[in-house]
Amino acid sequence: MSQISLTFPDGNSRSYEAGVTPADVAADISSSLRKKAISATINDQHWDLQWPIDADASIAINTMKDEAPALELVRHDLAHIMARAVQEIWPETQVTIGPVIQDGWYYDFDRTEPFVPEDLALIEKKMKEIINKRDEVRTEIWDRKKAVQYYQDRNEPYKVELIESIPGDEPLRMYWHGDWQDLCRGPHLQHTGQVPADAFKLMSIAGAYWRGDSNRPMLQRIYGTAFRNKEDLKSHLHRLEEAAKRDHRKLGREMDLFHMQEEAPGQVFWHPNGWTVYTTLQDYMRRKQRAGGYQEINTPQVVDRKLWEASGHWDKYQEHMFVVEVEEEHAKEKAINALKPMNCPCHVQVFNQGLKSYRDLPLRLAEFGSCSRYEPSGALHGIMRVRGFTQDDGHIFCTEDQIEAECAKFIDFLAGIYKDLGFEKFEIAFATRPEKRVGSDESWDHVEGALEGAIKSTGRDFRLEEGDGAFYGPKLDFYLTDAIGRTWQCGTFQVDPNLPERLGATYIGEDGNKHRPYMLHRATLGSFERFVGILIEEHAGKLPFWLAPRQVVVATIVSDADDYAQEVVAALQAAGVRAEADTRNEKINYKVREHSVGKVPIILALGAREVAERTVTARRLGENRTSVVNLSDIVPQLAHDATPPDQRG
RNA sequence: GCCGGUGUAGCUCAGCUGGUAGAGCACUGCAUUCGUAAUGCAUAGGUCGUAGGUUCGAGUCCUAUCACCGGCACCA
Repeated sequence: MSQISLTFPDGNSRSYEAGVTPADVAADISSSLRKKAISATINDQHWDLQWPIDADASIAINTMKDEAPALELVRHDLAHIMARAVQEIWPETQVTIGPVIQDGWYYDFDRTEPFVPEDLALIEKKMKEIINKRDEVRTEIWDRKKAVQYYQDRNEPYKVELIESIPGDEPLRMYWHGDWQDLCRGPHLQHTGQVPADAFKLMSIAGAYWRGDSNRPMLQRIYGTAFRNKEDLKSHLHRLEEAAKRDHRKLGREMDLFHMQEEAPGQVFWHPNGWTVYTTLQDYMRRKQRAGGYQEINTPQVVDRKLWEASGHWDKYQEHMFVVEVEEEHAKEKAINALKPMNCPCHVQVFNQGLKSYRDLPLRLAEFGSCSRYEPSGALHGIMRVRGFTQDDGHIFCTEDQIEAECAKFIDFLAGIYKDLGFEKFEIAFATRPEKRVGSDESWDHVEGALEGAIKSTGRDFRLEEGDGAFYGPKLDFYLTDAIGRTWQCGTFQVDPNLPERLGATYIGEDGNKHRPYMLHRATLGSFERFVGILIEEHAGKLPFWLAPRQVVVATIVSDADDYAQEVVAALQAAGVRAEADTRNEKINYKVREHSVGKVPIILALGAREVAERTVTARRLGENRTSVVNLSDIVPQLAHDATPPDQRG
C-alpha cells in the first residue's frame, strides 16, 4: 500500500495508507474527535467520513461547530429521513429528489392522495422516531445497471430516469439510512441520531413539476427547515413572523395605501396615501431623468395588432396580451388591437418620425409607460406582480460605439437613485449570448465586451449568467434584496439591434448613408407598483420622510389647543410638509397608538404648555422619547426633511 | 396555467355531527379635556365570494365558477 500525506488546518501533516477514511483519521487523533466528527473537508471538498482518501490532500475534520458543513449535513440527512418516514407511512409513495436549500430542504413525492396539512405532524413524529433509532448511515458505490434494476424492481420510475440522465457511465453512490435506501451524491452523517431531533420543522406542502417542466407530472413537495439547535430554529421562525409583519399587502391596508378587488385582478386601486407615495416617487424620477439627458414622451395604450406583429410580440406573447376588438360599422374587418404590454415599439415610432442624424445620437426617450399584460393567475402577487403597471421605461437610440458609455452612465444613474431610496447595495447580473440567437459572433463579442467594460468602469462586481441573454442581445439585470433577504429584479439594461431592424429605424450617418441604430432598453425602478411594494417591505412601512404619505400629525391633548394645532398645521403645509391635525376628542395615548400603527413618522403633541410657550412636543415613529421644540425651529427642520434628496441644498 | 389551501360584519377571527349568524377592534351617539401605543357606556352593522343543486330546512353537504394565499411553471 502506498502512503499519502494529509495536511491539517494547523499546517502539520501526517502520513497514512492510501484509502484511509476521515473516520480513521479522526480516530487516530482522538476518540472524542471520532465521536464528534460529522464530515471532513478534503481539498475544499465536503467529504463523507466513510469515503476513502487516495492521494495527498489537505484535511479538516468537521464537527457540529462548523456551521456550513453541519447545516448541509443536518438538512440533507433530514431530507432522507423525511422521505423514509413518508414511505413508511404511505408505502405506495414514490420518491424523486430532495435537495438542500436556503434554511432547509424539500423532497418531491409522487402519490395519488394529496398530502394534507395534518400529515406534516404525522411525518414529523415518524421522523423523530427514526432519529431516535440512531440508525447507521452507510454508503456503497453501485454500477449503473444494478442501480437501474434495483429501482425498476421497486417501481421507482423517477429514480430510474434520474440515473439515466446522469451523464457518462460513472458508478453511482447509494446511501442507506437504516434499511431505507436512496441514490445520493452525499456526504451524510454517520447515524440518524446525529440529527438534532428538536431543531427542525416541516413547513409546507406545495406542488412542483417533475424536473421543473410544466409538461411533466406535478409532484407533491414538502418543505422543511432545520438548524443545528433548537435556539437557531426558534430564531428563524421568529424572523419569519417578523417578515410577515412587513408584508406590503398587510401594510398597504394598515397605512391605507391601496386596495385590490375581484373585478380587476392584478390591478391596483391607489388610495390617497398610496398615490402620494407613487407620485412623489414619479416626480423624483422625472427630475432625475431630465437631469440625466432623457426626453419624456407618452405613447398610446391601445395599439393595432399590426404593430405587435411587426415587432414580433404578437407571435410570441399573444396569449399574454389584453386584446381589444372593435366592430366599426363600415369597416371591412374587425379591428383587433392590444393594450400595450410594453413601450418599446411605440418608442421606435417616435424615433422614426422625421429623419434622424448621427448628431441626434444618443437619443434618450423616457416614458412612464402604463402597460398591461395578462399574467398567469398564479403569478400574481400583491402589487409586486400585477397585470396593469407603469414602467419607468426608457430607450436609448445609439451607435454600437456609444453602448459602453451609455451603459456606464446608466449604472451610475441607477446607483444614485437606489441610494436615495435607501438601497445601498444591489446586485448586477450579466446575461450573455444564448444558444439560439441572431447576429454575428463578432457583433456579440463587441456588445458583450461593451457591457462588461461598462460595469468594470464603475468599479462594481457582477454575476455572470451565461446564455441567459435575449436572442438578439445581452443584458444586465439589477437586483435589490429586501430586508427579509428576498431578491427582486428591478432595473434592467438590454442591448437590442433587433427591434430597430424589424421596425425600420434608421439614422443618417457621417457618410450620408442610412444606418441602423442600436436600441437600449432600460428601466431603473422597473415598475412603480413593484417598487412601491419593495419600498414598503424594505422599510417595514416606515418610509423615508420625504416619501411618507402622511408626514406629520399634529395631535391635541386638550381642546384648548385646537386653534394652535391649526396654526401649526398651516405653517407646516406652507413649508411643503404633509401635515394634518388630529383634534378629535380622544386621549393622547389613543392618538399616538393609532398614528404609530399608521406609520406616521412625526407626531407633534400639543397641550396647554405648548400653546403657552409656542412649542411642540415631537415624537418620532419607533422612539418613545419626546422632545420639546420651538415652533419656529421645527418648521424649517421638517421642511428640510420633506425635501426630496435631489432637491436638498 | 398546474398542485394544495382559504373565502363569514370595514379589520382580525369564532360558528361541533345541517335547524334559520357571534366576539373584539373600527364606525356612530353620549359622557369624559384625560400629557405619549387602545377611557367608559350605548346604538348600529353581515344572509355567510358567486351561481346552481341535495334537503322540510345549508354558512355548515354536492357541483361549477371567481378571487386570494403557499409553492411550481411563466415574467417581452
